[in-house]
Amino acid sequence: MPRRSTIRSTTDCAAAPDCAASAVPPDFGARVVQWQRRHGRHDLPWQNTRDPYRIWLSEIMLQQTQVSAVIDYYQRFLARLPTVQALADAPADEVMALWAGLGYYSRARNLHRCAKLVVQQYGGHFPSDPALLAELPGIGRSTAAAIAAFSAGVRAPILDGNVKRVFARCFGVHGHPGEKAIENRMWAMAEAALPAPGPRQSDDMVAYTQGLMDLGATVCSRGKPACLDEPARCPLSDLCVARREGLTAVLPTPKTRAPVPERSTVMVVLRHGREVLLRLRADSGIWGGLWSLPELPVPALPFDAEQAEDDALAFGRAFGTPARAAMVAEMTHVFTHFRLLIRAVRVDMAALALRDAGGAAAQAAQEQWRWLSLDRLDELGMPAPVRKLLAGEVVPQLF
DNA sequence: AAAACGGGGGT
DNA sequence: ACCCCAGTTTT
Repeated sequence: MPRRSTIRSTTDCAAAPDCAASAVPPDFGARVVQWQRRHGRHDLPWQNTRDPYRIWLSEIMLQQTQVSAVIDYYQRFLARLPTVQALADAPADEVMALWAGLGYYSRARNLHRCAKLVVQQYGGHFPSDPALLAELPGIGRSTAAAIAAFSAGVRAPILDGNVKRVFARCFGVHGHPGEKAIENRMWAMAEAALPAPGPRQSDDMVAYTQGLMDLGATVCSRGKPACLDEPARCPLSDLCVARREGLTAVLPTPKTRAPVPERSTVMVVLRHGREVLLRLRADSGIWGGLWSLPELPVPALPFDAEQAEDDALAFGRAFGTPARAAMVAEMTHVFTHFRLLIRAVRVDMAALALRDAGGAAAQAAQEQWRWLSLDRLDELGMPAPVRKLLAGEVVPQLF
């Protein structure tokens, strides 16, 4: 193991937190602090106070909620319940009413619980230790650090979605930040990124914490980071791995979505001349109310083409005299929740059963069945893949 | 319509 | 200690 190497990519060191930290240049915190003082936001209603109650209230409201949506609620809430004591004493109904419209109502319930606890356990004074704050309901590690930093200048790192995005890009972290291993590395980075301790620590922590939030919200945004057009707007642009490597669009790595389950079905294309047999699907469920092809009962796995052809012939006998059956197509249709592998068996009918027989059966089945000419596909509502199949877009030579 | 999000809760 | 969820907005 090399004792100390030159700047290396964080992707080289899979799990080592100290290595993650080594990706952070020593002046990172100072850059953010300076940037925030000149270019960050300074006039939000919860800034320029060290009142832990106001800061806590704003942080809870800001969880998963944009600044613009929070401002009015914050002012109204604060005007009505100006202290943690007032909040603790308020009836739940009033708290909920003040929250109505903000969403995520468990935040409001936790807020109320938390206020009561702060009054009971801490005499109405919020602790400044992030570890203690994080024990209170509705306050996790990141929110605790934000409250401690803003209210008491405590040197503790935040790591919310915005910060994860900034770190992933700046330090070239690949992998979904929701993954435990990735998040651990980011916490290590967050520790290493803090401005140096010192006489100005308290003020620096306020600027730094706000600066990270501002950077993520206004410069290093999800869709179109400012560096694409105006790199000068980002104080980290000369450090940023994603910018250097053109990876801002792929970092942070999105969550790998679970491979959608695959189902399969066998559809029967029962042909008599240019006519094809269709079945009306039930109103509920997939393709509800659409005319589709009849399907064979779920074939046992593994799929057996010969068996399917035999089953299709048997199916055809219910409608007359089938001449031959053949597997003709395989296609995959993608739904939101699963992929459907559609196999099609074509059955050519030599003759149809007497009209009365088929017709009576159809009536009895509430007109679930009908024949349609391949030249009139437009006349009925059909699932897209079925229409494609019948239109000859899947196997033109056969239809 | 699909992704993201900070904390809580369950295992 | 891990995995997953709830509930809502944004892209």
